[in-house]
Amino acid sequence: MISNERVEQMVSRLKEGDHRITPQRLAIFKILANSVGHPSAETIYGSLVEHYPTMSLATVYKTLSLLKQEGEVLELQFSDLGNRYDGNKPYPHPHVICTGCGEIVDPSLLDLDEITSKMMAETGFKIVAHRLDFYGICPECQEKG
Amino acid sequence: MISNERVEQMVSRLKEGDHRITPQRLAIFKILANSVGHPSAETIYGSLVEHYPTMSLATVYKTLSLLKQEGEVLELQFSDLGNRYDGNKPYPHPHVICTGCGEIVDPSLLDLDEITSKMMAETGFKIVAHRLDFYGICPECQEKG
DNA sequence: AGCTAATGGATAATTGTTCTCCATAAGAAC
DNA sequence: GTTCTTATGGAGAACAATTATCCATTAGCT
Repeated sequence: MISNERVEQMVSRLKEGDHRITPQRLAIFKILANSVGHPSAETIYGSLVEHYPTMSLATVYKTLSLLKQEGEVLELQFSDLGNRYDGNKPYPHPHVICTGCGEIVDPSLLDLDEITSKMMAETGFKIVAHRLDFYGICPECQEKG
Repeated sequence: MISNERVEQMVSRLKEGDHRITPQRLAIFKILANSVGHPSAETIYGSLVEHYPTMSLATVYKTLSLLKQEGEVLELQFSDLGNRYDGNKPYPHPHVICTGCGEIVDPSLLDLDEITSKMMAETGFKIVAHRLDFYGICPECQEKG
């Protein structure tokens, strides 16, 4: 179940950009590539610190920033939940977010190319990305009341 | 050009909820109802403080929080730009955001009801809201290079 | 006009993220 | 393998946006 393809992709992308591959970065890549959820920086740090006792939150943030810059991770900004990161599909795609527990799931993809073109024609913007989030209550939270 | 309808709507909504109408709140309502952009809390505070020298940022935040709770303002969260508020259309609608200057414009509405239904069927979530943002460069920033 | 609970304002606290600084280690060159 | 150079990691400070605290004041009912 280990998605080495994504890890390899991240490694080669960093090398192309003349960045070094360190054990810390590699560990972060693996977590990003294999998490089905959308971890926060804190979550990533938390699952690393037991194996890398000297791991620092700053390192996690620095690495995430680097990956974002290289287009290898998608950052989902939330001013309340804290930002979340998707290393599996580092391109725009819809998310469904539970306002109860904060869970974020990936539904099937959706093609917004046509709508994007319309938006560009209407506004004159040169649109390069988008974000589509649906907010609701997940099945588990519905049961809990 | 003063949109008193929105202000009246906010006033009556607050009264229904047993909240008091104060001069400070009314001033914030007016700004929200008449701004074409999507002001931040800081921006609202800035345009109020000259007329209400004792106005406090905390009051702005408290009022925004109240309006949000009553469904009379739409909060757009950005962890980098800071949150922005839309008091004209307090329901989900698309936004086009310039990554250069931070400008946010409202394009024409878009009906996502059908897509929302599909998402609910696929994920089991009870979806109540959504957010659709397009990111790009506005015409002005394109010219500036 | 008087009463009472909600509100406003000043400031502290909190949270998530970024910066600073220097010792250390990655990776190229030999 | 060894050396060298420079990017990196780690600890903590700094920062910015937002929220909480506390009490005097005021809105709005009576």
